[in-house]
Amino acid sequence: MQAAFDTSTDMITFGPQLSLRGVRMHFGRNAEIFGEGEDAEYIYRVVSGAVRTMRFTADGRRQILGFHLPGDIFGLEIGDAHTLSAEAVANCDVVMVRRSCLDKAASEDPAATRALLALTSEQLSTARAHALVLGRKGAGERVAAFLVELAGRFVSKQELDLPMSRADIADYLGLTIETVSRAFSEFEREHAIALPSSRHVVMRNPSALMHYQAA
Amino acid sequence: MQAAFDTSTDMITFGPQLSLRGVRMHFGRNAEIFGEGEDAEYIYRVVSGAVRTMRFTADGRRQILGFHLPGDIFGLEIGDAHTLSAEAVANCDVVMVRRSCLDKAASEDPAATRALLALTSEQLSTARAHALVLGRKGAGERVAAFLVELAGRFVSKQELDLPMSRADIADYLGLTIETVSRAFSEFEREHAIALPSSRHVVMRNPSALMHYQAA
DNA sequence: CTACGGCTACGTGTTGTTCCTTAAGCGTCC
DNA sequence: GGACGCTTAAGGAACAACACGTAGCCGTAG
Repeated sequence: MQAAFDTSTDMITFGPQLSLRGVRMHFGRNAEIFGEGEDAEYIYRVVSGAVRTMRFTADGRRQILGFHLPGDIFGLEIGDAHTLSAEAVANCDVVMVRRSCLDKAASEDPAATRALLALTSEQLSTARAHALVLGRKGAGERVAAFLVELAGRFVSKQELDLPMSRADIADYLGLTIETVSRAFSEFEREHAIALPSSRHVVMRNPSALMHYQAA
Repeated sequence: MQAAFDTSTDMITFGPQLSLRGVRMHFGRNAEIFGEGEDAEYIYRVVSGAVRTMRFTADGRRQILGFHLPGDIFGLEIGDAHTLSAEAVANCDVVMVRRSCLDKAASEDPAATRALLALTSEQLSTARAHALVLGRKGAGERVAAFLVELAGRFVSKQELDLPMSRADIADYLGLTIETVSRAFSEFEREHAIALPSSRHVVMRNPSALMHYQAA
């Protein structure tokens, strides 16, 4: 989902034919950007930092549905209300464009609607891949899949600076912090990765990770 | 996703403004309708019976992503290739419409593209709800959620005739057949459901199930 | 500036529970 | 009358829960 955007302009580019100017805003670590059920007044693009989108069970358990890195669009809804919540994982800058703006553009330009369709379709494919991980993979495989996926989205695919905590990773993968931590330790023991610090991952043997994830 | 279609005509209705005539076809139990990676030449609507869509891990583990009942549309892709596989759960009739037909209609009528967007968006929401179940719910909660979900899609919400096997349910919920079977037995013991036969479920105490699923 | 306490995040050992594995038996439908 | 689908039971493995120790980060006090 990351793309070759010029992150210095306050625009959201939906496709080759549609760019809309928005407002830039800053959110501090763990700040709520929008909540499930709220009016979906804006759509968002990450400029810097990282964002998590999530849903909750009635008794408060959290499932993180995705992490959004610079260039990624999130908060796109077709209905009136947000169907999930979004928070800043780390301090981040975000561009916001009014839904009314986007709806207007889409009603005037069929290509714009097609771009939205492509975007939604891509998110659907991502969600389905995630379901396979959650439903049919063991703990180690999930963490390996997470690292491989994230490495593919970062600029440098050799070293990752994780913006999110172990708790975030656990809630993304349907595990506990302890299990995630143990998986990291085991990958380090087997020289698949190095961990100079807990948030800094060096991909030492990516093919071993690829093999471990058993996709 | 089930709707008030007239299932006697060989049409797929995408929205208030778009209906396309297709070809009706029959698939026997467990027959493949399309496979992941194949050319997405058609889109499909269930007329009778039931269909499962799924993905596989490299070593053959299966994750069922959704069950499709009469009226439901499946196999809709934006790219060229199918990103998942589809099989008949039971003997079923399906209407197939050529992608080229749909693409032509969508390029002529912006409302058609909007209908496709709404459809894709709804599937995305369903997939995300499923991720919450897979990531953050225990075995009993998953089975309860499955029954509640399915009951909401059937015509009669009091009695369900399950078209799918315990193995299908297990692969949908990320469990084993034995665990699914035990959950059914426990719900019966607690008088939440009755099981006159293994595929016939009578909702005896729906609110108990609703409570058990802890959504 | 250093020292100290409080806070948060992370790692790891131990125990506990859930669910999977394996196996057997039973009913039902081709 | 097999083959298949479903249920049940016993044992084991994987992961969660709990507990504790440590490191880094702040603000404040000495």
